[in-house]
Amino acid sequence: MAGTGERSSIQSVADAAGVSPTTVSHALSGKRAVSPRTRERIFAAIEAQNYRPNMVAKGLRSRRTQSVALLLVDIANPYYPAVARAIHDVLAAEGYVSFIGNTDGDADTERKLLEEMVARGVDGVVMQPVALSAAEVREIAGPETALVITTTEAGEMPADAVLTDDVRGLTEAVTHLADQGVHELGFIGGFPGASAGPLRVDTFEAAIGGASVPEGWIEHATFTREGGEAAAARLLALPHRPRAILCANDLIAIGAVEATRAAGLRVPEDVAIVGFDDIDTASLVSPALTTVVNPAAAVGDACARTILWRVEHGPGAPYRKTVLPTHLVVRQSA
Amino acid sequence: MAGTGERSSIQSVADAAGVSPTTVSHALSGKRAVSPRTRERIFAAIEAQNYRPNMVAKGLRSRRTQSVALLLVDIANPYYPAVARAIHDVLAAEGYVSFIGNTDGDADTERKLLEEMVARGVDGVVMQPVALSAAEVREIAGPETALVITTTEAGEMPADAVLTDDVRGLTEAVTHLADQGVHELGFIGGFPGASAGPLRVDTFEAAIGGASVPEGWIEHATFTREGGEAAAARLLALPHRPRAILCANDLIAIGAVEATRAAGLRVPEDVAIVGFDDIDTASLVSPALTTVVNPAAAVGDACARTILWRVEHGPGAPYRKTVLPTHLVVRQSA
DNA sequence: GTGAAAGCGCTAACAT
DNA sequence: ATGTTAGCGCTTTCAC
Repeated sequence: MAGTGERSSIQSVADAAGVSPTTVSHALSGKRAVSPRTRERIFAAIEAQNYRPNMVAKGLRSRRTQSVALLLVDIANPYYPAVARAIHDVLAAEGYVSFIGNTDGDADTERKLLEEMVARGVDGVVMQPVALSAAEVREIAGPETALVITTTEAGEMPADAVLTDDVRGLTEAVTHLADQGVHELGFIGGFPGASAGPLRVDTFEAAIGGASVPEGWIEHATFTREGGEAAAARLLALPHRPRAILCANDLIAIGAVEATRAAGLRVPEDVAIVGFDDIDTASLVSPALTTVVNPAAAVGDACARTILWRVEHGPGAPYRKTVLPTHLVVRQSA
Repeated sequence: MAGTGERSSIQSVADAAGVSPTTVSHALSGKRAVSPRTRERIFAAIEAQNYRPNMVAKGLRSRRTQSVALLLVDIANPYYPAVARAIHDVLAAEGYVSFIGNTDGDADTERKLLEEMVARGVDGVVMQPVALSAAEVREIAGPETALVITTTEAGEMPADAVLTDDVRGLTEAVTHLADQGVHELGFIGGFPGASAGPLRVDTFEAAIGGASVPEGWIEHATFTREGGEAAAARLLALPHRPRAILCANDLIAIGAVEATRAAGLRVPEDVAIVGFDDIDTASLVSPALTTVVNPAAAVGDACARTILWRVEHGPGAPYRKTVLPTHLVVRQSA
C-alpha cells in the first residue's frame, strides 16, 4: 500500500530501516560499502514506502543532474527526429534524461534556450548552433558543462564536435553531374548568414572547387517544401538558368522538383535536382530523389557518446572531434 | 566582464545591492512590492554579475520546476515531431522547458520513464500510454502532477485528455470505399494488445459498424514501412483477400502499397489502401495516399494548453476533455 | 518595504 | 561499516 499521498523521503526510509540517511544514500549509490543485513532492511523500507529519490534535491546537492539538453534547429523537420532518437537511446541507457529545445536557427532563441538549460544544471548540451558561434556557445555553457556541437564546419572550436563531411558527399554529387555533362550548377541554401549549422553556401563553393557561379544562381529558402518551391521558381525564371540545382535539404529539393515541373521542365533531363539528408521521403517521391546521405542516427549516437565521454573525463581532457562521412545516393532526380 | 568562472548566487547579488536575498527573490518574482530604487540596484547587480537563478534550487524549494515531460511512443516516427513541436512552442512561450522520452509502447519503459520524470519534479506530463492504463499512469504520476493523456479512447479516465475522434475519419474512409462498391476491408494495426494509443482494432471495428471480418483480415505490424509491407504481404497471400486495406498509420500504408504492387496487383483498382495521420510524405508518394488526417499540431497545442490550465487551476478542478476531429482526404490510393 | 530564520531532500566531508 | 554535521541556492513563513 502506498497511497497516503505524501512522497517519502530518504529520512523516512532511514527511520524505517533504523539507520541514518547517509547510509541509505550509500546503499542506493553504492559509493561506500553497506553490510548485507543493513542493505536488506533499507531496501525493504524502500519497497514498503515505494520510495523514489528526489532527483531535484540530488541535483542541487551533487551538482549532477543526469540530464542533457538537445538544442536542435527544429524537431519537426524530418532530419532531426532521427538524431534525437539516437541521442535519447544511448543517454537513456545510461540513466540520463533529455531536455529538448527548438532554436529555429535564431540567435536570441539559441541564447535563451542555452541559458535556460545551464540554469537547470544540465550535465551536457548537444547543440547545432546556427546564429551563435561555437565560442559564444561555450561562453554561455561555461567551462564545466559538457558541450557537443554538431555542424559541418571543420575549424577549431572550444568544444567537442561531431561533424559531417558535407563537402565530400556534395563533391560526389558535382562529379556525378559532371559525368553527365552537367556543369551549370545552382544552389539553394538555408539561413543566409550562417557560418555553421545545416548545409551552407561555403560547402557548395568548396564542392565546386571555387568555380565562379553566375549572378542569382545561389538562392536561399526556409527548410521546407514551400521554401524550396519558391526559391527554385526564382532560379528557373532567370534568363540564363542552371542545368542542376543542389539543395540544402530534401524538403527544399522536393519543392524544387515541383517548381521545375510547374515551369514545364523535366527532372532530370532539363534540370537535375539533388537533395541533402536522405530522409525517408526522399526515396518515396517520384522521381525518387538523388541525394546526399546525412547519417542522422550515427550523428546522434556520436553526440551522445561524446557527452558521456566528456562527463566521465571532465573539462580537462582535450577536445574530441568525430567526423562522419556523407555520400551520394543516385536515384532518379539527377 | 563575467569570466571568473564562479556562477553568482542570489546571495552575491544581494550583497552587491546591499539588500537581503529575500528582496532579490521578490524583485525577480514580483511576488511582493520592491521599491523602485532598490529594484534598480538589484538589477544593476544582476547585470554586473550576469546572474542567472539556479532553477534546480528554485525547484527544490518551491516545488515547481517549470518543466513538463513529453512521453511519446517514438519521436522518430513522423507523426510525433509535429505534436512535440506544437507542445514545445506553447510551453516555451510560458517559460516551461520540455523533457522528452520515447516509450516504444512498452510497459516497462512507460513506467520507468514516468517514474523518472516524477522523481524530477515535473509540473506536468503529456503522455500517450499504450501498455499502461490511464489509471496506472495516474497512480504513478500522483494526484498533484498535471497529467494529460492523448489517445483515441473516449472512456472515463482519471486525467485530463486530448482525444482524436479516430472513428469519425475511419468511418468516412469506410463510406468512401463503400461508395465505390468496395466492402471487403482488411486492417493493419499496431500494438496487438493495446487498449489505448495509436489507431487500434476496436476503432476499425467501430468504423465498420460491427460487421464481421473474415479470418486473417486483421493484421498487426510495427509502425514502419517494412512492417506494413510484411503485414500486407500476409494479407494478400490469403486465399480470399480483402479489396481494401485500412492501415494504422501512413508508414504502414506506404509499405502496404509496395507489397500490393510486388504481388502484381494495382492500387487502388485491385486493392485500395487507406493510411492514417497524413504525414507530409503521404501526399508525396505515388500513388498519393488517401488517408485520415490526424491533426498533430492541434493535438500538441491542446495538450500543452491543458497542462497550463491544470497547473493554474490545481488538482481540484474537474477533468477536462478535448476531442479533435479527424477526416478523410481522398487522393489516389483509395 | 524589507529582513532573519528555517528548510526543501539530498550528498559530501569528516568523523569514529 | 556507519553516523553527524553542514550546506547546495533558493523561497517561504513570520516578523517588523
